[in-house]
Amino acid sequence: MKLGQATIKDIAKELNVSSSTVSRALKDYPGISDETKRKVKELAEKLNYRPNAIALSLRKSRSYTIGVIIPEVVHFFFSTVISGIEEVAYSRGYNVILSQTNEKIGREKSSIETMLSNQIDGFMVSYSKETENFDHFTRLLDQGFPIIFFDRSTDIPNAINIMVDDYKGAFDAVSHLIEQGYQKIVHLAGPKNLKISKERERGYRDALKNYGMEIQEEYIVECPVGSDEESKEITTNLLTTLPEKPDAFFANNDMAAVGAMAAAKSLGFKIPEQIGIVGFSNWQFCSMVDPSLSSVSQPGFRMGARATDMLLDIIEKKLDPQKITEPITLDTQLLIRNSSLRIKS
Amino acid sequence: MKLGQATIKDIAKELNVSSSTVSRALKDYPGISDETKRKVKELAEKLNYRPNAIALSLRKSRSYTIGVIIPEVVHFFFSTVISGIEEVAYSRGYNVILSQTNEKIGREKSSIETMLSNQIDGFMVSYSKETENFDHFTRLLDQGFPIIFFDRSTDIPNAINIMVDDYKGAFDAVSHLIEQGYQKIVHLAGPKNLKISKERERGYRDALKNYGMEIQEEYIVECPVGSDEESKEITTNLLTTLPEKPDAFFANNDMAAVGAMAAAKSLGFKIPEQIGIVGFSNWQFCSMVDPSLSSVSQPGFRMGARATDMLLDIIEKKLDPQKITEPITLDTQLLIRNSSLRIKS
DNA sequence: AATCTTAGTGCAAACGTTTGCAACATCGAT
DNA sequence: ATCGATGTTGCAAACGTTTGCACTAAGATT
Repeated sequence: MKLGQATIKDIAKELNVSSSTVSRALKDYPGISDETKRKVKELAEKLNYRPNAIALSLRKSRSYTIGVIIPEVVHFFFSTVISGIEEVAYSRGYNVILSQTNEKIGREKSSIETMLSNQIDGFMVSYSKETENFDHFTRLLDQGFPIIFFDRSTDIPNAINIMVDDYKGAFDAVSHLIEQGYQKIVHLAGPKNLKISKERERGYRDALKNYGMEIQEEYIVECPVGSDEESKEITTNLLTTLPEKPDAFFANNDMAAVGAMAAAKSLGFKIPEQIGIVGFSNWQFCSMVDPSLSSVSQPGFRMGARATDMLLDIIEKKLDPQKITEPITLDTQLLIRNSSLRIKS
Repeated sequence: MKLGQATIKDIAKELNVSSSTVSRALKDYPGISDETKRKVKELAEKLNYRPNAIALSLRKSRSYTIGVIIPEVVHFFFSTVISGIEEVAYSRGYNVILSQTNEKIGREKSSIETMLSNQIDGFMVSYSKETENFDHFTRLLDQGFPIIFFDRSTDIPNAINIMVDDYKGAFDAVSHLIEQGYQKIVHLAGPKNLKISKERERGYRDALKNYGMEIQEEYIVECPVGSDEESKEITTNLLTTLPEKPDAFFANNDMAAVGAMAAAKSLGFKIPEQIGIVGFSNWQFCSMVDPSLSSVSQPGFRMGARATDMLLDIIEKKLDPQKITEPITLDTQLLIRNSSLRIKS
């Protein structure tokens, strides 16, 4: 006995019928006698028959697999997105093949190539920080290949983007800080070439404007890496050198927020009394740090699930991608914790 | 023009040669004239030919894809393992298909089924907490199907296990606590059916023994869920009701450690002066909490990379699985931070 | 008795590749 | 001339399915 799985042919031979009959019997096609169906199914069960998805893919030119391209799995947000994708894909009978780019465009391109070789039915993409030219995507889109961009959206015409409402999340966060009486709010911004960073900065600016406050450009500081060390250094610097000391930080991400928190604490500032802090993404550790960190939570799971549902609808022609002209935005939620709550109501 | 990719047949037709010739030309088989090779390659380039991996899989009964089964992506440790897996698989020309069980055995079994349908070449498995019967694995192993168990190891004979040295990690952690002068060390243990939990507990016990300390069974408390809330509740309880109050906690995982930290802090204990805490896994947040959390770091990336290398070696027959009789253990590293360091040297 | 339905089944092609074998032409050596 | 060797190519089968079409045998209808 070799390792090989039982095939339709094996069943056919054993039962002295043709492969076609077996195939049809297994699928309950009309026009096969109940007797035959019974025998086929029994034997299939007995031989532990398992359809060969590869053969099926070849025949149907469909692989029932979607490709997911993300920067890094270790980012909490992306791992929640993956869960959402997985969940929906799985329940609708699709497989997920995964590739991380590690923020490298080379990896992005070659992953796309291998996935295409594998006759993937569609893509879910969050492109790398290095990606500035989108030809490798537009080529595919022009052929009508299903792609959905999530979190990091593009300006490609006809592309479907799904993202969280970064603008509103930032707007809410900063408004909250203002309402808590903070006056000199620094924005620890993200890499400028990502749309999400720009949107968050826009939310910051508009919130200030909305409250009639002046925007000071030196209060907007880019943290390209986004690590806590980087931010700790930057904020320490700000807190010791700026003539008008900031009294709050709105960070583009939670790591940066934690860095700011560490800096403020080690300089002897009280949080939230003297300095308020709000982060972005609501990583797990937000509730674990001391004081607990207020943050804007992004619905990663929902985003993954929603995007996958759309992608599969497009793949299965239940949805015409042309119909989707607006980017889809999901609501964020500001979670107020102790790092920014100095007015106890 | 339809969406379809160019195939070997297309090239063959255009050049008036046979598919065989094209196939061989593309692969630089000997016995094809340089002239033909040139023409074929040129046209392939021009048509943007991309081999159909599905057809190849069918032909070769090999999919160049490995299946990864893990409990949850959102666990930091697992996400680092995935990175390791991905890295190696990618560089050796394999795809990774991923499935999370969410700790459910049903999902585990059905994921395995679909992956097998997809003619996966091998499995990397970290089984679910619910898994107590391993028949669905032994069946495959008996057929000679390549499987490697990582992190959560099994007792299945002939199975290949790769894990971190949980015993030593725990031993080191507890020894460190003792050396710091802590006397009444509680172990917040993990689910009893996981070998990793047992090993960590064993390390705890042996460290105490090694220092001639008595083991008190009421100091070993199971935290089945492993969340910070659960542990906070449990430790609060311990700290308020036990006749002899514990002065240190060695937790089976970092979340539980953070829960203990929160409990101790809110009861007014000073860390590390009055209470010492050490966690396990070295999640990102360890350095971010206050005081920073000592923890045993597990080499997730290395584990993923190493395991994948072995799996692919087995798949490619470069390695005989029979030869591997001992489980492979990777060294852990105790990272001492402020939560357990009260003797400044 | 001749024709028409109908139920049940099988044939063969197709999906895109690879590969053992055979076929052919050309050329040099006998 | 004949034989072998050599270089180049094509044929056809195979991997496991699905599916349009054709076929058979039986029963129903005239």
